[in-house]
Amino acid sequence: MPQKRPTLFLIDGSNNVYRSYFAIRNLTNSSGLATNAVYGFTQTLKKLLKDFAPDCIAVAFDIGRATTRHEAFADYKKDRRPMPDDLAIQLPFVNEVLEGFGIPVIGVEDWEADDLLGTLACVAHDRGYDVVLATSDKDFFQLVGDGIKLFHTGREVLYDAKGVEETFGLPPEKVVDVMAIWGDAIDNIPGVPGIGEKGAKALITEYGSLEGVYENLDKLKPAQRKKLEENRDKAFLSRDLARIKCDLSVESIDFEKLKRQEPDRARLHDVFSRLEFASLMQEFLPAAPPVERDYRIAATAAEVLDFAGTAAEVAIWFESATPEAHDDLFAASLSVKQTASLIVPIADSVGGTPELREALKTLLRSDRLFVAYDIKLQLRRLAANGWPLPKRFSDTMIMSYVINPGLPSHAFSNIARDWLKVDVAARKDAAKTAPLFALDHEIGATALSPYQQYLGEKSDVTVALKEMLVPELRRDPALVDIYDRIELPLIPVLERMEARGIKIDVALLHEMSAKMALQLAQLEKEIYAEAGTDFNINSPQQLGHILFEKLQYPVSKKTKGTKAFSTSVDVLQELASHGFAVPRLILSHRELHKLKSTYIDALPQLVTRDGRVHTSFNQAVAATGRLSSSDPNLQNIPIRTELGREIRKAFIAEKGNVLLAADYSQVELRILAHISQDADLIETFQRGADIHRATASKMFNVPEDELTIDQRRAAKTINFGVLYGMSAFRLSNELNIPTGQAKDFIDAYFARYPKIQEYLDRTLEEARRSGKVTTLFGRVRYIPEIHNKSFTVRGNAERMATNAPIQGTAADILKLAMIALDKRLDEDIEGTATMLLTVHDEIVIEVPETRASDVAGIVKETMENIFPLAVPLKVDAHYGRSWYDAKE
DNA sequence: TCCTCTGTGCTG
DNA sequence: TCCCAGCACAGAGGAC
Repeated sequence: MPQKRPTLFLIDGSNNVYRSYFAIRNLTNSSGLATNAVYGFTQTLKKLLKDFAPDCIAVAFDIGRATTRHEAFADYKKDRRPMPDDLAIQLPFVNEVLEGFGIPVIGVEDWEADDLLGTLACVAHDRGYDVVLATSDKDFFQLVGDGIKLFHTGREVLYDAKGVEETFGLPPEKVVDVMAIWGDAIDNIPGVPGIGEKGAKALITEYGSLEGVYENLDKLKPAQRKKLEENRDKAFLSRDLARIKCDLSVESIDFEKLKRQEPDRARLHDVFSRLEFASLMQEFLPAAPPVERDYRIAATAAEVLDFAGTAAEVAIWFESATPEAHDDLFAASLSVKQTASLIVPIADSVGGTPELREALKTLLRSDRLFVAYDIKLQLRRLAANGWPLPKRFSDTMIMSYVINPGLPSHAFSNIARDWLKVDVAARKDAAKTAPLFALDHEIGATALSPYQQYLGEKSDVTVALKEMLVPELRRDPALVDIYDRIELPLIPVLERMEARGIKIDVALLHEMSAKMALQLAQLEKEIYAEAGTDFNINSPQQLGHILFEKLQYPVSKKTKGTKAFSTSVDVLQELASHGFAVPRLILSHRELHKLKSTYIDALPQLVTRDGRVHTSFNQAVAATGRLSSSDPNLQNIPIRTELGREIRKAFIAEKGNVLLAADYSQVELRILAHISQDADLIETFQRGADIHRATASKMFNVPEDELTIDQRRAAKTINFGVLYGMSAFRLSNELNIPTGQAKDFIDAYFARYPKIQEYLDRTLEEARRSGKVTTLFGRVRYIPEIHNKSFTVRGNAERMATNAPIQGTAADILKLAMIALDKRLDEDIEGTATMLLTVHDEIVIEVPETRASDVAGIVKETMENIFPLAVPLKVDAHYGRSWYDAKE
């Protein structure tokens, strides 16, 4: 088998620094230092290393002033403008980044970097390397050939000789001949004045070379011939200037020294922190040195209490026998300093004793600060077992979330890897190799069982995380506030809501299910009859085949990913409107099946012995600061169609109680009014008017009481659209109007609400400058893609940037209201009214019927006054025996 | 059998 | 080029 040739990447330093400088605007750190070029350069570097994993890599820069070319042609580069100050100041940082990555910088006194790159490429190729030049300079096309490629760092395209021919129009060996005539303004290569790219390429294509052109002057048109004749010397000199030298002496270069090295993470972290590149700092956290871990198993109560000693902070982890259940405590692990944990058996089956359990309870009752990853889960397990709950606690999952909510996951293993560069054992892997109930067999053994390792890490790594995250959190005082005053106090509130659960009328759901089963069976029969065959209606693939291949309906849309036939609602509706029966029946089937499978049949299975379902509220998922709900998700129970809404009749209160639902009216638009300080928007909310009506009146110059339904509907769509950064295209679709008219509507909107436009501009500016946006309370969201060169990706980032402060502020306000409400219900209603659910702008409370009216008043009052804005916050509160009935 | 991806659709 | 933030179901296909 032939051995693979090693790859060498040669980066054109100046070219890439300049390109980054011009590609990214408005990027500075907080002291005003421009950081655009070094940021772009770093991103390019990272991408090269990741995508190509070269064996060897080097960067070439110019050093010195006089060059062989200066001697050859006095004008060479004389007009080149000096490097801008705010670029020059970034060069030392570029060097630091390169040093951090362990990438050597090559420069030879008095050599053009171009010639150096050319020579290195040729020599390396001769010595057996596959070479890739990383540059966006088209001059380098001339070097491309067998074993030498060009990676265009602007276009992110890899060119071989064939690629050059396709994009340049001529093969690599003709590039210098073209440049001889065309010239290059940037490098001050004169070329033949009056003949440009098109003419030069046509001439060389026709006559093969510069010599060929001059041998055939008589065949050219007089004007062109004259230009060529008068500039013969210039043309040949230009070709010499354009030709990159490959034959300089490079004895001093040792290719072995260009081998790719491990990055110096600490070094990179340091330079990125000075540049304030938050996401890169995160990515290049210094690696922790490998350590010996001391994970012991406690046999006596004294051991437990001695281990905790007088430590003010103890990291804890309580393990259940099954991860989903909470009431079967199995073992615990404790840690007070990194690398050491104590594993304490709890269940009798693993050697737990009343004495050991009592020691743990004594510890929990103390005034220490208890640190955990996901303390809500810990509280839930302790409460479910009737154990004491810690009075003071802290949570590393929540810290990680507050510091950077946009991470794809804040799972324990992920934040351990991200922040500590540690790979922790997963529960399922640990349990696989050592049976859960074999813990006691390991006592006294020298080697740790995988399960012990797993348990020990849970508290040990939590200590390490806390030591890493607390200083990180303190870098931004606003984040400390978000953590201390919003997220942390919310934890026990959410824990009680989860533990309490909401009562489900299982019999009602069974009844609905049976009815729907009949309807679905009937629909299926009709669909098969109309289609002429049986097939799986729930399979988009099979349905697409039936509709668009068998029945030959017109295809209007393909799916995004796999370009299959789309069978989405709008496609089916369009077909149904043409009178086709199958799509009409499928639509009914879809709706029924969705409701039945996702809600009506799923919910009863999740009801526990108490007749209630207990969702999990996840506090570290949504990048904007919102909560999410899962197992089951109670934040997407249908409401928009009557049939779907019926499902809410199954969410009921205990006998003698009612459900009270209180929701913020148009909270996001009110926040927009506050943040933008738009006088008209503020005025509308202050006088309590219909916001969509008021908007329509302004947009269309029609009195509020003379508006058509369509005008109000258009205004409503735009009001919501502006929160999401809606395009004219989308608006035209939504309202079924031409794009031009949609554009006019949007223009009219911003003309009437100029401060909203200002808010959007200001927020984007902030995102571009600092890479992040913040809510009214200072919660951050990083927008790393704001400088992405893809229109789609950047557009998405821009919409996130403008939406996140609004949606996030609403989340902050709701969380504050929940904390305050929990306290007031406890104090004023003696805890007989309990919060059950929250759905982004709504809070659902279960309350004795006799107190419903009082509580409605308290809830409204608390929510409306939680934080003063420039406009009033308005809350609608209604109650009834079911969630369905808790409406006006 | 389990896991992941894709398409679809429910909520604010 | 196509609207922010989530979660779950069902089908399909590959890994084990």
